[in-house]
Amino acid sequence: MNKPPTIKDIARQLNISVSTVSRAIRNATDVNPETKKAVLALVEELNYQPNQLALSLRNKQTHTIGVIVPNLDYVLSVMVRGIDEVALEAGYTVMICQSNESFGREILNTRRLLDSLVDGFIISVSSETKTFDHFKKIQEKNIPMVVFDRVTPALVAPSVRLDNEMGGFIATEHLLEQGYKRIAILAGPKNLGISNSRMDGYLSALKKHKIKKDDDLIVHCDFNQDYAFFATQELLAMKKRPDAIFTISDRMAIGAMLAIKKKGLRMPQDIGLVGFNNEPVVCLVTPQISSVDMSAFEIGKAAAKLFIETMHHHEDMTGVEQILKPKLFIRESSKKNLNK
Amino acid sequence: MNKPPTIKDIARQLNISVSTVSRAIRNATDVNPETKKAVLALVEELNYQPNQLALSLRNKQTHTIGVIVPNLDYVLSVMVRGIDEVALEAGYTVMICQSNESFGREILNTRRLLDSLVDGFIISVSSETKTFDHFKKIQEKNIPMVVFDRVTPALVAPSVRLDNEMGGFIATEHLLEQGYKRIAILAGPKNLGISNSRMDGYLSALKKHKIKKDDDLIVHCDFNQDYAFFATQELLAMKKRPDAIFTISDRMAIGAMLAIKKKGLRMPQDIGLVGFNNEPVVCLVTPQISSVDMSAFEIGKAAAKLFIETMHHHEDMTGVEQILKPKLFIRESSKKNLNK
DNA sequence: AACGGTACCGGCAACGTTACCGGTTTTCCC
DNA sequence: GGGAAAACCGGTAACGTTGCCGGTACCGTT
Repeated sequence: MNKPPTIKDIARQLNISVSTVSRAIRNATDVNPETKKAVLALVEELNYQPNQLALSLRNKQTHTIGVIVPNLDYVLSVMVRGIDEVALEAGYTVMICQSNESFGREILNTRRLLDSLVDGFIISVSSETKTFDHFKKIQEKNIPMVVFDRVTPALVAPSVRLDNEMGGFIATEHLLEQGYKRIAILAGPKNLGISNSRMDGYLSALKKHKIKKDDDLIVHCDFNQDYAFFATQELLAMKKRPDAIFTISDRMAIGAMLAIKKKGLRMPQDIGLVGFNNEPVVCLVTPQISSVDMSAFEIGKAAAKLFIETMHHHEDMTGVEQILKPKLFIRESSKKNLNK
Repeated sequence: MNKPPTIKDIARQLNISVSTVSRAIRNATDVNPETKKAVLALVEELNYQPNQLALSLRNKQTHTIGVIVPNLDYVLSVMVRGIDEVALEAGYTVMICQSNESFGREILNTRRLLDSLVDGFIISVSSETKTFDHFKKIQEKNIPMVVFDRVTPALVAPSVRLDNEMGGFIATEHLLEQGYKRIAILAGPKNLGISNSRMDGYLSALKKHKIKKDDDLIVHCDFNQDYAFFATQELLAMKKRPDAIFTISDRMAIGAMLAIKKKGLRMPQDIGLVGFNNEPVVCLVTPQISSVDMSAFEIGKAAAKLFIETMHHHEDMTGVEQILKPKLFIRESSKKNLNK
């Protein structure tokens, strides 16, 4: 019930002015060492904590970063931990909001965080999002903003992401090198940038190896296990079924794996499978699934670092984009020649 | 660069006082309908947004809840989504901080959130935490606080949690009913409340079925897969090895499963296995692992609801504790008699 | 004509903090 | 010993908002 002490209280008790107290606590210049000692002693005694709200109001910064993510699945939660790590270090507190892949929710979150007067945003956009006015509003107000992971050309901002195209490329090329000929891809929603990039990588690997693209082997489905399961069933029911599948997420790879197993096909002999993200779960299933690894933690850290730079150097960082390289982890689901 | 508009700007443009503008925007009483219309029109035009910082400073509330969790693994991230859901609905924004199971980090997070002047806390304590002064400080300041999931008697506060004892009990009793005789338990760190409760359940199930507790079958190990793997290896190397294992988390169950498989034992024939949390991954491994389900989403929602109640009714809610009931999902790893 | 009531509005203070300016005292130097 | 600089301190305004109080103008009633 007793209110927290303010510099006013300290000033009153010491019979000095609030200005002096303020200086004593902060600056050290223009204040008698004696006085300063007395103030600090009282600060200790009363357990005085500066009121951040008042400070924020005055200084117009809250030392808070708004983070908006579509969800908190494995990859994103690791990224968020990376962000957290760096932000905490730099003296920022992080407000994490989940949009639940919902456009409306994303707008609401943005508004709320804007209301809370965060110093800036670190954003990964929802898969449902097709227009970006709510984010552009942030930029119009000259509030720093960094996007990560789910990056889109439609939203011009400093960004950190994986080289998704390369990810798609190395996964596909690996399958080709293993001797697979008809490689299908399970992609995500059509407007999802990471999905399209990974598919571009897939396509250019095919091209490099002079394989004609077959539209029947390109399947778009929702970013989850069940849809991937059904989509795979359809793929396997084709007259000329694919002999390998590349999925743009591990969750989808799991779905595909289940469908493949249900059909009685063996991996890697009858069909090859490569996922994306390298989540721990891919090592737990049978067969273990090859997967493209993005170092999620590093991406998160890089995003936060880039954000902090953007805050400090006030120049325009709009064009900056950091692109991290993926790495393929080859496992049972696609390693045909064990002696290779 | 252009600063956001304030009521002062509106007042100036309309040649009225800020008080009137304030009233026009808010209260509607004591203000000419004409004036009000003009004000609201200008509000629209300038896209005026009240400065929450100033409001918070005045009203001494921020409409922000600080959430501290030890990590963002599957279960907790689902709980957090539950909290988020309810909080958003009620007009609160959530600040999520991860302690990373670190005591020091937890203290730092608490201080940061306290500095940010959150309206209250929803907390799940870190496994490393043995003293609770940092949380008691919150209570001393009369700031509402609800604990969830990782609850401890050492910290008296309104709480929401699973009936962990019942969870341990039903898991163990199930194994007994399947005919297993020597049931080991892989528990977590000794100071972790949820671990101890689940173990209590385990013990009372043994007792009910008149089975002597065997200290060799009670293993404490760190809350993760690798430790569980090694601990299980040791268990299996015993002269009289257990014929079933109950682990207090699925992550540990996975570790145990790997050790069991490596040893060449079959589940459920040679050895039974039951985990806890019912994470999706238990259905993906072979064999599928039986697990005790807590409805994590519901726990999160309940925690947020309880928090909001605590905020509103200012009476003392210290004693309140909500306990949700677990449910066992029986799968291949422990279902000996398939026809049962 | 005097009074009371209502509708409407503006000024002041306050929330907790700091930047800035101006003032007084002390110290130092030639 | 006179002047200047340094050391120290307090007052004021401001950040954006609202609660409270007081004031004016107008209306209707007796």
